[in-house]
Amino acid sequence: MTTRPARGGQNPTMDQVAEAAGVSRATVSRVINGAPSVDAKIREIVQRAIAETGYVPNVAARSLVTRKSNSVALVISEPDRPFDSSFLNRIFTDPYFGRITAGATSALRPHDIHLVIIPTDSTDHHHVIRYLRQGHVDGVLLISSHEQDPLPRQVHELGIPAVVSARPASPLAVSFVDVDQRLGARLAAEHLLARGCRRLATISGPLDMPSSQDRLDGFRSYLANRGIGDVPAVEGDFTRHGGEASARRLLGEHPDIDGLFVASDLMSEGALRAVQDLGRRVPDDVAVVGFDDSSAALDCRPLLTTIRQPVEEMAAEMAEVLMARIAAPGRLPRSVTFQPTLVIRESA
Amino acid sequence: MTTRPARGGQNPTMDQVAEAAGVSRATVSRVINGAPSVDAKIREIVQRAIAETGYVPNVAARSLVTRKSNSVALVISEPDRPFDSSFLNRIFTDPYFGRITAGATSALRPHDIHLVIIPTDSTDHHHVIRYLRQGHVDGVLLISSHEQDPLPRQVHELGIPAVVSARPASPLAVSFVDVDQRLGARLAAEHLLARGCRRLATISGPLDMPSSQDRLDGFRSYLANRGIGDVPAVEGDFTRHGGEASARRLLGEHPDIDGLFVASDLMSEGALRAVQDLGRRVPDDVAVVGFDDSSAALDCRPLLTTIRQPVEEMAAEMAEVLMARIAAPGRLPRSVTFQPTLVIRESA
DNA sequence: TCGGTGCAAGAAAGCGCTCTCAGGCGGAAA
DNA sequence: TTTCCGCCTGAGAGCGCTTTCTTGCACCGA
Repeated sequence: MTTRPARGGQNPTMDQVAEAAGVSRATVSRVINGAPSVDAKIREIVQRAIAETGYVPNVAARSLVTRKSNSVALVISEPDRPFDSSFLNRIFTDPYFGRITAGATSALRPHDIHLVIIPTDSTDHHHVIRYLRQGHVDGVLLISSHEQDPLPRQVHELGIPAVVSARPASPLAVSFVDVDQRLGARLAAEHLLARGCRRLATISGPLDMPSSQDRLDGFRSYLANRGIGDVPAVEGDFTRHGGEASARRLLGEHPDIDGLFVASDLMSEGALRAVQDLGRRVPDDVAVVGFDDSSAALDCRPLLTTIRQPVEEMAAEMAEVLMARIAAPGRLPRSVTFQPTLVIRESA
Repeated sequence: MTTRPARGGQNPTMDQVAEAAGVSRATVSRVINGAPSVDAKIREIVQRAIAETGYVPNVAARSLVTRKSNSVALVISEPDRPFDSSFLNRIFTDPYFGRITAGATSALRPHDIHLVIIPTDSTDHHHVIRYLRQGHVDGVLLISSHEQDPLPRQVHELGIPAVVSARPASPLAVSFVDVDQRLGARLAAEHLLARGCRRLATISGPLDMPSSQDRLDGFRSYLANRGIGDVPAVEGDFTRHGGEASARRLLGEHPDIDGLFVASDLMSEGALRAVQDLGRRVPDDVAVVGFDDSSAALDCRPLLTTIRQPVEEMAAEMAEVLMARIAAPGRLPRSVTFQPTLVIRESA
């Protein structure tokens, strides 16, 4: 293929290709879109003409008639944050969102679909809604983890194909992908128990997230069934710094803790630091189990034992479900739940 | 404004608004685009009709005629990596790229322009070129740091507005934004010298990056002018793990090193770990200065003294320069160089 | 009163593409 | 040879919008 720079920024049109090939515009269109009913000889002539003119379809014209944009939005909704640069920084620096982006990008790539990443807070929803209604994208991957977030419902009412990253707090006929949070918490509890820990505690995620509630609840209720009640918990914020502060507080109030379940790896990194600063050895004095198995788990010392959730695969699955939904909008919503696994390293 | 869900996924068209308002389509268009020559009374009638019908312009139709898409691409070009999921993971998890994304997003937001993030390796350039030629975006922010990367030139030849993240290796009439790398290296050297360090060494970035060469060269030549020659250096890869390995190697070969300049914070984190594992105290036995001042600098223990490059501001500036270029394509290329600063914490 | 002027609104021509529909041509059957 | 059928190609409408050009109208000066 001869790649030739567009002259004057002006790409050739399909008409010019048609003329060069001595056929009609319709035939060129058929060749480009792979219609089977084109004579092989003509097809080749057209393809040569396309190569020679350096023709590239104009996507605006194409989507005007097909009503497809070949891109999807990845909307990251964090309702409570003010929309400032530190908010953006936290979003784009958080390994969790990074893994989601990576997973979605890689799944979308073979479909030749591009991702538009849209972070949003609650003051900003109307922008997002407008963006979606304008037809910029064919569908939405919606990362929304907070209970009160109205965005999933709003997007659903728009009628645009969407897949949400977690089971919606209130029932909604929408596709979602999630991990079995309670099972994850239970795996952590089992492992700590098996190590011989008896004075357990946990640092949860923000409690306005159903996932945080499920992890906390799953942890406590499993232990309760094993006769261990009154498990101390403090609410964290999914940051390193928050994890450090929470661990410090927990150990201050309950100095005899010997096992800690922390609801994210990032928080675990901070917690590990606090525990060791307080003179406890990990895992001998205090065993720590994280959650996520993100790259942060390998940045910890000792290396973090953690509950793996396959975030990339989950995001890829979201993308696939979305693709299916775009292809066949009539179909019933589909939800997929992934199983977490225990990854044993050094911290527990 | 009455926000009303599109019935059946079908948005109202401008014709319907025109009919509802009892005016022509042209007038509706003028109202929407803020043309001054519309009677105030009619303007209001039209606006009411827009609100009542829940009209939202169709972007495909609009860009077909305006030849604007209101989005720009952020192309992250890492030539040597195979395009697999671990590549994507590294890209989207690296705080450097995260900061760039955050900075660009925040600068573009007031312009109502959206970002399409496109990671690419060298096997993939034709995809990117095709994407750009199809008119998906109005311009490109190109993150390309490797000397041999042909993408900047290819994009430039496309004639599409573009801004590159670093001075191109070979002269190219293209706008770019960069930081004064040599000055950064010099600040690090000065600081280490001022602390009393005399046996200095450095972990550089990959040497096929002009920025890495500049940091290395700037470091060495400043020291040479101060009578310190033969400064050992090993080539790193901008990962934590690479930093750890490099530091280990460096201290193995030169056990008397008392000051270390590491070309990124991520590598510094690993280096700090290696240095301390080897039984040296930081900063007393070995002082360490990083580069970036990313969030990783605060994850280090001791907290990392580092050379700050204002990545978010640089990305924002790239976005602004690009906007200006899109608005006035004729203008001469513009390049902006930012000054790095020394941020003193605990490690040096 | 009449012609000229200026301004606001409408008519209509595309933007580049897809896709339906109709037409033409060749081959097979009679 | 004629008729019919089926397959391939071309003509043309139309996607929803912007924008130029034209028209209509009110107002002013002569």
